[in-house]
Amino acid sequence: MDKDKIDKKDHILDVAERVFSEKGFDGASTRLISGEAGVNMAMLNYYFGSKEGLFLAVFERKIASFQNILQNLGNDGSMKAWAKMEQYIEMYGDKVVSNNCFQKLLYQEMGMNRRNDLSDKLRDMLLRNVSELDKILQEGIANGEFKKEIDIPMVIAALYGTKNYIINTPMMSSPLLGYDIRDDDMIETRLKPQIKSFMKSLLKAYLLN
Amino acid sequence: MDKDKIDKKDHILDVAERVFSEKGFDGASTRLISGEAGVNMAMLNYYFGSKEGLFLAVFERKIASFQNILQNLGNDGSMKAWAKMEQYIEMYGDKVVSNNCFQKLLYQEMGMNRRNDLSDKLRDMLLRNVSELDKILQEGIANGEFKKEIDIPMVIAALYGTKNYIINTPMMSSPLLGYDIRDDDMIETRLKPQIKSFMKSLLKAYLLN
DNA sequence: TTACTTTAATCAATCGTTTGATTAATTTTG
DNA sequence: CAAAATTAATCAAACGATTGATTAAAGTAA
Repeated sequence: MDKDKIDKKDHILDVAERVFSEKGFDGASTRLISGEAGVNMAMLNYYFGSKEGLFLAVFERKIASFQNILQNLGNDGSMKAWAKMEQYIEMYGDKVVSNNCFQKLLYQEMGMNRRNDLSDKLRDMLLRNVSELDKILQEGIANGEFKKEIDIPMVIAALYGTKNYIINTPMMSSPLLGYDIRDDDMIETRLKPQIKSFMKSLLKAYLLN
Repeated sequence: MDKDKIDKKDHILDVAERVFSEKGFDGASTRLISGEAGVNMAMLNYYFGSKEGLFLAVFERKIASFQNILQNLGNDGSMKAWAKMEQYIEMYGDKVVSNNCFQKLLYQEMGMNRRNDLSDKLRDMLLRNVSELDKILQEGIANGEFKKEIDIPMVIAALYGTKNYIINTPMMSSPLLGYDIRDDDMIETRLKPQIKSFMKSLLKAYLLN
């Protein structure tokens, strides 16, 4: 069945996403990925052409799902800038912290400054999200809600960076926060609320007049 | 001369530090490292035993230099907590942003959750630095300088995370900030002051009563 | 059958490491 | 002192293992 094929490809992508994020691109061998996925090694090349093709497919599957998430937020004229910020933080906290496996992989790949199509695609995707945030902040300054001397790029870096630090270095953040970040239940019940609450308080204090 | 031997080992470590940070542990082949360092491949094993030994040596050289930097700061009773915070931000901005090559390597390694001695060593080293910051924040709360409801672990994550985000993903932060992060001159003249100024403003707004 | 999947076997390339030989420097010996 | 012996440093070449990729044959379903 066609459905089976898609499910199997998706299963491979799931496994590949995890293994890549754990070991990095170079550290994750095709034998390990195919082994953990329970398929023959040649299937990876059959389905995705090459290891790099598989790597790319992992990203492209996600990129599509990230596309239209942050729309219709910067364009809502009736909403105040700070309300939009809070909504952004909520969405960001929910959507992004859940997909921490992919986020790790994403920023790991961005860290390596490989010069290829993938890097450019990823950068453009992330910059699109960033520009939504930028729009909100500019609007807030323009209408007097936010202080006019705020450093917009740094605010963005703080928001994304704080989350990345916690997600990407659980070995550090777990003892820091006092609970295990690698536990999905802890992420849901403790980390998400804590991140959201903190980011709101932090930015409220810094941004608002 | 003995000095020549030390200099050559140090040269290899310099090159290895850069190549590892650019390509990651798996991506950096011993052939590439030895080639860029201008030494024979066998010298790496001769001096450092193995590739992992070389990797470890890169870290151990730095760990020593990071050891006694943040001392005598949390212990100065005459200084107010906020003044300590400002001093910490100054030192952190100066010392750490300059060594961005090593910082990248450091957090890249922390991200991979390899279970070995190195990971534990690195975590302990970083947690020592963190604890200094923690001490200052607790002191600030205790003497009423800081709000009592501040989230200490998140403040720490924000401080470290913001810097890491900028340093580790120059492909993102450069278009965001509007200048090239990979340019050492730009780091010195623009990035350092901007990070310091922002972190002070941000934390001042969040922490102080 | 025919077309699509899946498999085991195998490929050349590259990996980290080791080797034996050679040179340079240092120490020991007479 | 000079000659001999020992140690340290460096090199090209090759090692076995593993990498990503390919092949041809076997299996499966319509």
